[in-house]
Amino acid sequence: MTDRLIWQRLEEGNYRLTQQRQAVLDVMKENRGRHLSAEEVLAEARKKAPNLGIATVYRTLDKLSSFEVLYKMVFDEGKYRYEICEDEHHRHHHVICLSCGQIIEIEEDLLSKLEKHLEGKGFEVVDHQLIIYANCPDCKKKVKK
Amino acid sequence: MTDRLIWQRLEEGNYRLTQQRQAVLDVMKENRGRHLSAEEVLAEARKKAPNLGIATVYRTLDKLSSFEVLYKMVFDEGKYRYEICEDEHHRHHHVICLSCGQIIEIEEDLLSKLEKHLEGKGFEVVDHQLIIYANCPDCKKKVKK
DNA sequence: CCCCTATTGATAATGATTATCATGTTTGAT
DNA sequence: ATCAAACATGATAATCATTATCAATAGGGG
Ligand SMILES: [Mn+2]
Ligand SMILES: [Mn+2]
Ligand SMILES: [Zn+2]
Ligand SMILES: [Zn+2]
Repeated sequence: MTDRLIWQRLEEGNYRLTQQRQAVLDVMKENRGRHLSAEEVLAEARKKAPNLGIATVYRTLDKLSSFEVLYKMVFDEGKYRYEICEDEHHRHHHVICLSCGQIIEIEEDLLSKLEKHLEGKGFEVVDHQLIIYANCPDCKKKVKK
Repeated sequence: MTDRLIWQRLEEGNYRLTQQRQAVLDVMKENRGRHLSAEEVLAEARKKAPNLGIATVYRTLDKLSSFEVLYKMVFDEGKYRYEICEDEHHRHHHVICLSCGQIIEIEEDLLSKLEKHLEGKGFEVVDHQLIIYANCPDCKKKVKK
């Protein structure tokens, strides 16, 4: 997601970029493609804004998600994770390795057929989330040995 | 999932069916296709076993999930939900209505192509979870008015 | 510089889940 | 049947992520 587009969305939302919010946003931009928890964001952002509190991190992550600058997602560990949006795309998909916990992304969108089917039945599809549980190639090899 | 198969799995796991566990399992069987939280299960199961404690409910739901008698799943409300497994199938898919919160199931499996692709790349696919966020036909009509 | 409002950080509160522990129940050997 | 060991239970405390509260602060427009 380009800085220009981010800026536009914050503008529309009347959202002032304070030092703290800037720090959080910068951390997210420096971690494109990663999926950070609030605590992880706090740890990184404190390098830029040492007194930053966890409450501000939560507030900022939620607000940025509501502006669709971030995705807020949940795997199955009982906590939320956040990632900076990339434009154009629908939410992309995640493969989680059951051995090493690594999260790998896939861009293929084979869901349009399914979504068309639902729209034919009167649904209005807004978004989707697909998680595939797998053993990644490395872990698959290790297990085989 | 047939009683016979459930029985077989508990057997394999050396899992004795106490009154409390039976109560929990019965609630799950009486609610095929629904997605219950631990508290919801507790409320129902207490009709059968009045002194049942929440700890036993959690213990039982987790154990039954580990035997693949139940699915343990997470949407994005910060809590787990459980549903009795149906055989044959891979995990099925869920549509959540963003207006009324209703959960609708879909059986179509259009993910095999994607999973084949991943297996070609060396992954071993174990399971997947697909959630589609939508407005259901009823809510779509209401919003339009 | 001053007022007003938005923002912040510390901390308390909440809600779901898990851990602990004393008590009760079942099992299987005698 | 008796008894010890293993298992299971319910109450309750502990934990963890998240949200709410609130007094102190910052900063922009006059
Ligand atoms: Mn991602
Ligand atoms: Mn289901
Ligand atoms: Zn791996
Ligand atoms: Zn609806």
